Amino acid sequence: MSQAAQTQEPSENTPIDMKDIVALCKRRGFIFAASDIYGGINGFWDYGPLGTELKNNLRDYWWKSMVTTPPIGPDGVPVQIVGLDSAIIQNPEVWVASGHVGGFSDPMVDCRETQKRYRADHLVILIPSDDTPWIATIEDDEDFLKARLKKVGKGKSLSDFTQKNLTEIDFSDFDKILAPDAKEKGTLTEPKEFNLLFETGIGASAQDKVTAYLRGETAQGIFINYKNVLDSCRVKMPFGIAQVGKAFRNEVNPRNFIFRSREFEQMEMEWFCHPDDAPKWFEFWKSERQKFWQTVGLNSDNILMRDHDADELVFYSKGTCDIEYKYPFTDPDFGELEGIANRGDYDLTQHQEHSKTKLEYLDPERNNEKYLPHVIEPAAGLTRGVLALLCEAYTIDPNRPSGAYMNFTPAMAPKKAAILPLTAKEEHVPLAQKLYLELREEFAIDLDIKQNIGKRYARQDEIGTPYCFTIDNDTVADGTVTVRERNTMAQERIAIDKVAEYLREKIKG
RNA sequence: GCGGGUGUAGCUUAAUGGUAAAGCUCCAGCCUUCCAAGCUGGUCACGAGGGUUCGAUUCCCUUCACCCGCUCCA
Repeated sequence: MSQAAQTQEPSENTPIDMKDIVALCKRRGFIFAASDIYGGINGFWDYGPLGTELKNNLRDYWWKSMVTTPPIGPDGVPVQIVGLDSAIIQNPEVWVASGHVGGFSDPMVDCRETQKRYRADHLVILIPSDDTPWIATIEDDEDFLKARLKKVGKGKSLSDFTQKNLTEIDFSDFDKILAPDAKEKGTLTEPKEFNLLFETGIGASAQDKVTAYLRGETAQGIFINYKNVLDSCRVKMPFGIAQVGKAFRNEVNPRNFIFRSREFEQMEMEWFCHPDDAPKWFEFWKSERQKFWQTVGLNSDNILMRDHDADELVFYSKGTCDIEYKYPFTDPDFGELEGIANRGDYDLTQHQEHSKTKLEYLDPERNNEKYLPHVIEPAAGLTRGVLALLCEAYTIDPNRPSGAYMNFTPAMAPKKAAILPLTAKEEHVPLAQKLYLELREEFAIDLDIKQNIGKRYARQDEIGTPYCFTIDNDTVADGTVTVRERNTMAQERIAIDKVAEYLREKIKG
């Protein structure tokens, strides 16, 4: 253990305040509130110069690990995955088939007294024949209703009431309704529709506009191109299609910085395989995806592989595992980072029916068996990944002037190195400029000349630059530079012509 | 979406019914041979809109944004 760590324990048990991370992100140019100078807009964020670099690094590594050099499969052969970039706006029918439009835009009502919210179609209303309050309950099984009546029914029995769903009741009668758990009647608000998809109109003239939707996930773009890819790219079962891109959801309540925002970025891969093999591939991808997040720098203690319980599964899912991360705002609990789902043939079935296009696969390696492939979907949030990287990297250290530093892995760090002449004098600057011009061909690096060296180290600490190369009098004399390592603040000297090789090795990890 | 809280510069804080002060940061210059030193100068704020008033950052209303709790997250 280092001396510094003995005198003042850096961060291990200090609770990290999300506010400090948000402040650093703004101060150093990682993430800004969207439309900041207009007062902001809820649920949207702009990525600044460094945030963009960080996001691109994570995205590129994902693309590399999926498409460029995908993993070796269980049989020892590299798996086959191709890339895709589908349109954000598709035929609206796509979202009807996927279930995003129609079934999920249920009206909701709020109770002003208890502040609870209910789906309007989930509330059962018992209407008495006299002018006593109408009784609302959240379940319609008989025992539950009887128990509810025992409490508030004033001795009446179930047969004294007419039973209706809230959706069948006119809003003008809402003032007679006693909401669940409420003491006063008439506390329910007017039902409001929640459609999580952003609507837009196609067509320049207002009259002729056709309603379309911004995609709520990138996955559907893959499913609807499954046949195109199959017919054009010489892929065969099993194979995957990967896509990175923006998705949009009208979240009811954007919260927690970029964790839940209305515009976000996803990295999704749909793995198509024979139904019999789906469970095997589900386990394979669970393990691969876990490794991915560890490689980009997340501590395994902060990652949780959480299999969904049977009652938590969406009806079509044959198994779902969330990869969760311990964000500061969920700590000690975890929040979703990626979901890996065995979706069966649900999506292809839906699109086959709605589009009336056959999507079955004729498998020559299985005696020309015809089947709808099953799908394993590792769907990660790119912007959530960025948030996890930021949270993981944020390290409080009272021993250094910045008070905290960003402990990114060299591969993820927005800047790989900074070239710092010790002084702004003539003897140091030209050497620094020369090194900078050489290194920038290969690495994202900074050249910083102004101000004293301590301030410049502090700035690089805060943006998470792993290495600083300092040019001093010895550089002039013997051609060596100081390497200053971010986490330990330790220094060593290496030859100036070995700097590129040094960096290359460190980034490779 | 509901309830509560907050809103003066990038940050931390002042003052005031007569349009705002300071420290740090930041920028420029000087100085500086290794961790936010020093000197000089400079940029930058009353979240937005409306009302009351001769005059509003201050009082009132609305709105926006952020934080906390609930809800939601297909």
